[in-house]
Amino acid sequence: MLELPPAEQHVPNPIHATVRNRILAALPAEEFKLIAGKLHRVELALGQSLHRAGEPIEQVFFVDSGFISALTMLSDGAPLEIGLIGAEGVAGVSVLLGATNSYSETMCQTAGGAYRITTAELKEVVAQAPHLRDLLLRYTHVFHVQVAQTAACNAHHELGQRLARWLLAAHDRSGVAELSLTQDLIAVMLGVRRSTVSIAAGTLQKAGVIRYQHGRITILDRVGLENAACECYEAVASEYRSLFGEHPFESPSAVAPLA
Amino acid sequence: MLELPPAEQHVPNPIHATVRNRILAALPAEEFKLIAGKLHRVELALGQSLHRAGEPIEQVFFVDSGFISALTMLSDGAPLEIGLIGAEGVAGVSVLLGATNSYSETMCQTAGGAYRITTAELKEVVAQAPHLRDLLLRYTHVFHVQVAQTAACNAHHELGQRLARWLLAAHDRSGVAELSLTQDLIAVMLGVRRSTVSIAAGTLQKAGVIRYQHGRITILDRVGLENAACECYEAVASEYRSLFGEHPFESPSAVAPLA
DNA sequence: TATGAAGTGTGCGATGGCGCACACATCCTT
DNA sequence: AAGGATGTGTGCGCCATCGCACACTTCATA
Repeated sequence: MLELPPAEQHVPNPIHATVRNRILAALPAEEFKLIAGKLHRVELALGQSLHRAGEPIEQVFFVDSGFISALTMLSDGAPLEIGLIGAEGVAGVSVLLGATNSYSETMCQTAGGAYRITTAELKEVVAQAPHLRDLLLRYTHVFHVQVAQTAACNAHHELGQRLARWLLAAHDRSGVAELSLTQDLIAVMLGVRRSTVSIAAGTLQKAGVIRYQHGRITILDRVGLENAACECYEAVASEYRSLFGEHPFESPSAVAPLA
Repeated sequence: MLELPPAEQHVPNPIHATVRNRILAALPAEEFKLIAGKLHRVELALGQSLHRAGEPIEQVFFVDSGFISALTMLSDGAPLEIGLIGAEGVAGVSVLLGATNSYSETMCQTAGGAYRITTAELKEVVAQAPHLRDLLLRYTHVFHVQVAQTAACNAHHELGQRLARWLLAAHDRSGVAELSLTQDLIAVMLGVRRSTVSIAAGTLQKAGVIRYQHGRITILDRVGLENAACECYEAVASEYRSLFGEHPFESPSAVAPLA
């Protein structure tokens, strides 16, 4: 395992200091320099697709704000979310494992920004940047754990728990307590009917944990939400912590250096 | 992407010719030589655990015959299968992504054999063996796709389809039409009640697709089983083919060289 | 400030799978 | 050949979620 020095001690590049993506922020300055010129800032709008299922992965996205869903498209046309990607991660990393095409659809759930790099350029940089490579592979692993936990969760846990888990994950990744999310959208992500979400959300609302207002959902009681969620939230967060340090989703400046 | 020469043209090592594990078999002779001395043949008994959830991954297993389940352990004690590993793969590869502990339990479902190597030795070899590294990363990706598809499948597909899918996967990995599998065991894997499996299996049996005989299940009509299964089987198999060539589960000697 | 669009709450019959229980069949052992 | 252990089929009430439908509320905009 590589020992990464605290990123904060090596930031001559002014852009580096403003990057919120955890992986980029954690890079030592010399590696950031290698990649910085190849990154293009892009704004992500709600509903925008970054990768289409089955199509080549031409760009990789270091998410900086907002978050992205990875969705498996079933043949009956129903999409189903398998994982969330926020500023802690990257959409399209599977190119580093040798994939050329995307097995999932990645699309923006909450508008934000990202740094885009071409697949070819990323591979070039990675060949010269062992810290970056190590961070990306670790992220790949954590994402895999998230997906695996989702598989178990989908089979075993009731919607109320799954909804709470999903809201926690969304809250972590967006960083704000008020999210622009319709029940319709959440229903698609969780693969259930919208009216079923309505009932589950109503229960959380009556318990004073969240408030729903026409496309905006506000998290009132984070702890209450954690209690309402299944273990799956914590299982994934803890795997993240064990590979990336103690504060997976806080702003990079507040984060302990990676171990 | 590395261009791998056909393994068959480079087999001075007599052991190499007998290896059924697809990854080892696909290695060029010089790389096989690097790893061969560090591999220890082990027999795997039904129910044997290779890795415990949460515990360090000390050994990595190149499965040679039989197959392994990767299971997520939920806090209520219920295990749930997230993926199958046969001679096409390896149990414990996540060490190459930087994981130190196993997030899943891996255990033997059908007795067989494997080649074991310590994590430390594998990492050493991989540093000098680019083909091996490439193959292992590609396998990691394909396994990830399997898990992702399982997440969607668990949420959307009915047990009859899931059972058929699972039997196909087991059939592929074991290579034999008669499997020693109780309904009890399958029920645990799929996360449902045993009696629910009994009903679904009864339907397949009435359709003449399988036969059940006290812990032995015989696949009578492979095509019928494929028709009864959901798309998820084919989705995973096709991802495998796109990364490893046309014949994922046949014996290595019948397999086209990797592209 | 009226109107429509978007989003949310609710109702009702249907159904897949749960939880539990038990009978029956097959195999192994003695 | 008898008896126990293991494995399979079935029944019944229950519940979460489905599928569909509709009313109500909030917001944006003309």
